[in-house]
Amino acid sequence: MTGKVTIKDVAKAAGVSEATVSRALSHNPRVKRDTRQKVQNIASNLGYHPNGLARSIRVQQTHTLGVIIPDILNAFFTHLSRAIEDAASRSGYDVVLVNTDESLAKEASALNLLLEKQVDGIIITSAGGPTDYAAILGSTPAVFVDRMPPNVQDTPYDRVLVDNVQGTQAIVTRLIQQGAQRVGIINSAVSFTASERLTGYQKALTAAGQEPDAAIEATAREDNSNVQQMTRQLLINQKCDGLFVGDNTIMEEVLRKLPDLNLPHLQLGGFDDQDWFDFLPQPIVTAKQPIAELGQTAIDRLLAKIADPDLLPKEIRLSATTISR
Amino acid sequence: MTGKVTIKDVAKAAGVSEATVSRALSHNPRVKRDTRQKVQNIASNLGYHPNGLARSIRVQQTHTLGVIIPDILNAFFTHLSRAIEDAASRSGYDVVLVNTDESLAKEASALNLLLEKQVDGIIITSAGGPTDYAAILGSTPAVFVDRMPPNVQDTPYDRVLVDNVQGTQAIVTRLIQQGAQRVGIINSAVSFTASERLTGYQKALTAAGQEPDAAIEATAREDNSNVQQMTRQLLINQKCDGLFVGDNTIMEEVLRKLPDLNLPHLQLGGFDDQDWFDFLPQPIVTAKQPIAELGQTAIDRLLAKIADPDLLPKEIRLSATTISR
DNA sequence: CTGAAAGCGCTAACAG
DNA sequence: CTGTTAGCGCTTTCAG
Repeated sequence: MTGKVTIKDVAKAAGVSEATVSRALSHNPRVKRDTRQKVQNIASNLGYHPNGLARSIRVQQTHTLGVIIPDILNAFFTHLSRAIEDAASRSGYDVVLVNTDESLAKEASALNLLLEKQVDGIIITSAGGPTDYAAILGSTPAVFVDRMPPNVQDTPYDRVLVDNVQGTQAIVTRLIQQGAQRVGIINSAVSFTASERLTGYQKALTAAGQEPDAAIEATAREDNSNVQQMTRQLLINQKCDGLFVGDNTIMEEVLRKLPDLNLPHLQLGGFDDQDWFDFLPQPIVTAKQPIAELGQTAIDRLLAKIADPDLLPKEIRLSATTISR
Repeated sequence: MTGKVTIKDVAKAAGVSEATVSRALSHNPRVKRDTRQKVQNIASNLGYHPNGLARSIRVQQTHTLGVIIPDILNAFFTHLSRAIEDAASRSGYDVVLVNTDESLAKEASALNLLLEKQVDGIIITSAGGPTDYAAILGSTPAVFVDRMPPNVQDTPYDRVLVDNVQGTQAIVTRLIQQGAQRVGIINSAVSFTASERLTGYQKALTAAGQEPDAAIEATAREDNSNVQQMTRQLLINQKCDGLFVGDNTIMEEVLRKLPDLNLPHLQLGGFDDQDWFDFLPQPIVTAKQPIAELGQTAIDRLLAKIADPDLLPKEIRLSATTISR
């Protein structure tokens, strides 16, 4: 904890009461110009930094928001947390970010940590468990972003989500239009987004008069250790000439395998866009998520809920954009 | 702020004193098994979460460390902050991370924020200004990582740095060994690392019997907006057949320009490694920084300093690894 | 315009 | 083994 210069020291040095120091430093108008000046000078000379904990405990709010993210190394979440921070900062809120590594246990302790830090609200990208959020959160406002846990339908929380069905359908449809006859899928292990993306994939096939085929619907392990082998399975054994990839981490593994397979006419598509896809040798079509809007909307809803706890929960869907390279 | 169930509520419901609740919940041995059980049950039934602010203010430490990072979207810093978090978490510390966007003003408010949050210590990747850290930090321990501000030499802070000179020299030497006759440099705008990397570059040239030439030493703008043009300048106008690039963000712009220039025999090298360099069509040699060690070492030093404020400051240099693709 | 005093929620003596 | 009390640093009535 920092050096011990407190409001009391400043008060003593300035020859005024603690109350006056407090007022002077918080730009309270009911204090003489001179007094304010003197107090401010002395405070900065002494290197006084108000103790935010003491303040928060007194005013019963921290002006801090908690953010729970499953994997900060995943570029999508890096950008999402940045978007959330920017949006929060625009509204004058600080942010404490916690990683869960997709682990329910870590998510639970993250939640506890944030609650103990008395954050004014929490933004959660859920690790997907059947956690009883309402029981843990109590009266702390929260909004779910990107992923919705299974039982959250009837809970009092907002959800800010991407339209995974539409986004996936658009991409798979594009692959088919570009000539793919048989499009496989390597989906992610994350239940919420994966099931929506699978639906989008199947709708695209059906709309094109094709029959979904379980033999070319694969699911990656959480650590993606089986992706390269699945890529071969779908593209060689199953003779797919199109492939939809469930997220950017899986895509990286697929790209790692492709050169071995030498398939110049493969139609490749996937969720999540990355700048460096510009440098890839093969064409690729991606669903770029509206990350900035996701962050801003989540913050807007959370702050609204903090301001008015009776606000009714909403589910908001934002659309992904299809990008062809 | 969270629902208002406090230690007092638990005490009342359990028919004991607040002190006993506190003891029971903090596994203090001096409390009867039965009482502890009862208290724990009641606490969890009530959905009690201890108020960490109140606790911290009382015990005069937060068990939280602050981390100041210039750009969380830069992959190097994403990984560095993750490494720091992991190391901190291993020692039971929480982390609050703040972005500065390389702005001195934002760095100043980040520092203030962390100080007001009463963090036990701070890890700083400096935006590079002449900030008087000692004046701001007071007695809060801090360590500098990756970059050292100009005036920190004689201040009481540890520095954990990469050996930029050696790392750069190794790469440029490699480029020359591979046949480059004239190696240019596009350096970053960050003064600390840039000047060290320039030194390494020049040492490599000199060691190879070449004369450094200011005409092929370029510096990128902070937003890299002039990098593509510089790439052309060095590779076409100045006829460089080798190029050293100061960091990964600049490298991305260089890579964006290269296809236009059609230089199949270019010897390309740069600081910072990225996984996706695997997918590049041309060869590239990079300096991979020891990020995990950087984070762990910084945390080790910081915790040591927290434990013993009289610890003498040290400067630690870690080596980068040369990777050829 | 300023001061005195109370109290936010918690833990650490000190008693018992 | 448990209760009483004081106090961490701050803001906010309530008086003046």
